[in-house]
Formats: sequence, C-alpha cells, structure tokens
Amino acid sequence: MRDRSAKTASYTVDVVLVAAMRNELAILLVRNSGDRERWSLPWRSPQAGESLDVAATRTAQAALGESPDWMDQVGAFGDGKRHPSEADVSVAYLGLVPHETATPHAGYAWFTLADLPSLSARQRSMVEGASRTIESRLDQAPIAFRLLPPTFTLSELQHMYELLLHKRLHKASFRRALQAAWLVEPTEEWRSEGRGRPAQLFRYLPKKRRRPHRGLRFDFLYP
Amino acid sequence: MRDRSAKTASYTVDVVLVAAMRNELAILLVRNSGDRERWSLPWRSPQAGESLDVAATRTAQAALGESPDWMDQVGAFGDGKRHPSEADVSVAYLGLVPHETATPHAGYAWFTLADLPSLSARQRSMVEGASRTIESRLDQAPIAFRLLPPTFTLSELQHMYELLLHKRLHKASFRRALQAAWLVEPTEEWRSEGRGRPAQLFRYLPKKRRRPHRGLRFDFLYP
DNA sequence: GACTTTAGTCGCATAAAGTGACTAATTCGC
DNA sequence: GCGAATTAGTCACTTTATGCGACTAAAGTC
Repeated sequence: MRDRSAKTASYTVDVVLVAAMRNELAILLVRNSGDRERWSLPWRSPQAGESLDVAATRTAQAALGESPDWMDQVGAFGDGKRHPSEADVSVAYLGLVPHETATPHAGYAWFTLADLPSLSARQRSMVEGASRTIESRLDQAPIAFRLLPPTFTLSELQHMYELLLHKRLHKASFRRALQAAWLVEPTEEWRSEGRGRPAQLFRYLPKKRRRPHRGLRFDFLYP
Repeated sequence: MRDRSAKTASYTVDVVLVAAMRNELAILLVRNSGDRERWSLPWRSPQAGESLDVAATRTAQAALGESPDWMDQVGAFGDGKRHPSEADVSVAYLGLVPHETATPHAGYAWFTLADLPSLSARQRSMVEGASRTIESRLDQAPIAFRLLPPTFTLSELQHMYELLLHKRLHKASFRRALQAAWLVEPTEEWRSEGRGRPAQLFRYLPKKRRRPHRGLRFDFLYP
C-alpha cells in the first residue's frame, strides 16, 4: 500500500475482509493513497521472508487493529493486469470478522456487496472468488459462527445461513440439521428482543469440545 | 525450469499432473537439471504478460505434448522457502490426464502417490493441496471422467471413485446415484474383459447435452 | 383479555441412502 | 458339455434424512 514506484514488488497479498451488517454482507475497503476518490481492497507487498499467511494477517491488522477470527486463501489472481500495484500476481485471502470487531481504522470503510464502488478488474475477481470460497466451505468450516458474536439465537444463526446461501430455510429442518451436526450448545441465557417469545442463546461447539456420543442426541430437559 | 541464477524470478507456476495407473493415482515429475538424482514438479517462471492459466498450460504441454483435459488452480504456496527455484511464491495447478495421453516426454516420469521420491517442502504441500482439491471438487466437476478414457464401464467408473474417495462404494447405490445425476449415457458397445459377464460401455454426458427431463429417468429398454 | 409477533416443537409424508440377495452372461476346469 | 467361478447388472426391503404444515409457548400491543 506504499511505494508503488518500486519495481521489486512482483506480487501482493490482498485481503477480502467480510462482515455481516444489517442483514447484508459487507467488505472492507481502503481509500487509495493516490486518487482519494477511489477505493481498493487492503493489500501489501510482503517483505522478504514474510510468509503469505503472515502478510495477510498483518494486512488485516493494519485495517482493523486485530486479526480476523478466520482466514483462508482464496487463490492467486494474475490474469487482469489492473491492480493498484504494479504486481503481476496477487494472492487473495478471505477473512471473517464478527460484527463487534468491525470498527475499522481511519481511511477504511465497510461497503455492502450490493453497493460496492468500482474496483480494479483483478480485485473484482477476488471479491467474486471470496464469495465462492464462502459458499463452498460453508458446510465444512464454521463460517457462519465467525460472522456472529460468541452467543446468538438460533434465529440469528438461521438468518446468517440464509444470507450466505442466498435462500430461505425451513425453521424445523434447520434446527434438526443443527442437532444432528452437534454444532451448537445451549447456554443458560435467554434474550428478549422486543415482542415475541424470548429466544435461548447458543454458542458454537468446536469439534474438540464435542462430548463423545453415539449418534443419538438427547434433549435437555427443563422440569 | 531454466536460468535458476536469475534473481528476477519472483514467483513460479507449478503443475501437479495426475493420472490413474494400475488402480493408483500417479503424478508426473521431472528430473532436476542440476542434481540429476532428484525430481521435482514441472514448473515455470512466467514470462512478462503471461497469465497464470497460460503458464500452467504451457508447463503441462512441455511435459506431455498436449494440454490436460482439465486444469484448476490449487492455490499459492509461499511458506516453505524450499523450492527448486529461488522464488518466494509458487502458484500450483492441478491437471488431470487420461491414461492414454499419459506418455511423458524425455526426462519426465510418473510416480504413484505412495511411492514418491523426496520433493522440496513447498512442492510436497502442493501435492497435498492437489489431493484436497480433487476430493473437494469431486462432486461438482467431472474429475473422475477426466481420468478415464472417453468410454468406460460402470465398474471402472466406480473403481475410479473409490480410488479418489479412499473408500469402498456399494454397487447398487453407486448406480442409483449415477442415474439420478444424469452423468452418463450408455453406448451401444459392450466389452468382454476376460471372464465374467460383458459390461456395457458408457460415456460422460456433459451438462449441455443432457436432454430435458422432469426428474424421472426412464430406463432404456432393449426388446 | 384478545391479537400479534417471535420462538420452539411435533408428526406425518415423501425422498434418499444403505444393504443383501437375486438374475444374467461370460470363462475355466474337467 | 456342464458345473463352478467370476463379473455385470437389478430388485426389494430397511433405515435415514428431508420437506413442510400445524401446533404450543411466551412475550408485547392495544
């Protein structure tokens, strides 16, 4: 994001930081240092000896102050020559940011996917690739949970999945599938959100913490 | 694969060419130009203006004379510094080669996955990444068909899936799922392979050629 | 206190997956 | 020639999973 005249920068690491705001996905952009009217994905020319993963994490930290809860490589992009840098190739990373952490540093701002400013051709491909990565990993990685706060209601979780999958889900089926997958565990807390019955709060149950069981899930009874 | 002293080579494109031989997966390696005892994945420093996809295709053509039936990017690898080149980053591609086409040029040879010579750390990660790519795309892309000749028996197809999935499949379930997916169509040919009942030959039915139907598959009747 | 709104559950109907047993067509051994 | 062995292909039954409507529960609104 600096020193664009140096010809040594032959590749960059760009990050697509995603958060969910107001029932829409948003990504973080940074104001260009040259043309202040234009925006781009945060990027970095890795220093000597700096691995790709570390470069991606540092780029995210420069934007948000802390590193995302989850990062994964999207791929290398080099076909469109247009990029804020002179680099031939850029390696894109996807990072997921829960809504709380989502306060960006100065110069950075969130844009919803539907309302993105114009980006370089290469960075547009990266955003598309990041969307595909989200969709393809949705059922293997805890993507929805990394976009939510640590505890959440099942309705919030369902809405997040609906947002990520671009389709409506049936409530009963969704909860049954959740039970079968042992993905969440209930907390003791309930939340009353305006009108309607209060909802129980749940938390993500990482694979390591899942108690041994043999396929059958017993309901918790509250006598 | 040339000019390893030039410091301008800041990234490479490496290809993992995969074929199925004798019920095992094999990948194509090239003898190192320096140390003739060592092998590596075919790689290339892209020329100016050469896109990643084109560089990968050319690397495969240099090895086999023709381009693979299917190629896809695996990702960018840059954490382990060890690579036959001096490059900081290498972009890996997966290419699938049907068994017939699998005659390599001089200096290249097939090695089964179980019997690989020692590779650089980075290239070992690439081979692992390519395996994961195969497994993850198996049900979206026609991977099994690209490793088989144009016509094949359903038993051959099932064995290919078993090889790629690392698990045994039940014959009746496999065929039922094939029918539901409209992936293959029967030819008029049959093949008698030693003893046992002859098997009908099938061919892959690309999505474009699938005739319109409404969910129900009618069996072909041979009166 | 009736009505609306959101949470959470139940139960049935249908679809899909797992599996063993069956029939079919060929070669091999004698 | 004929039965055993071998591979291909199908059937029928059972078990699971999914789709979905209808129900109960607990809050706020008027």
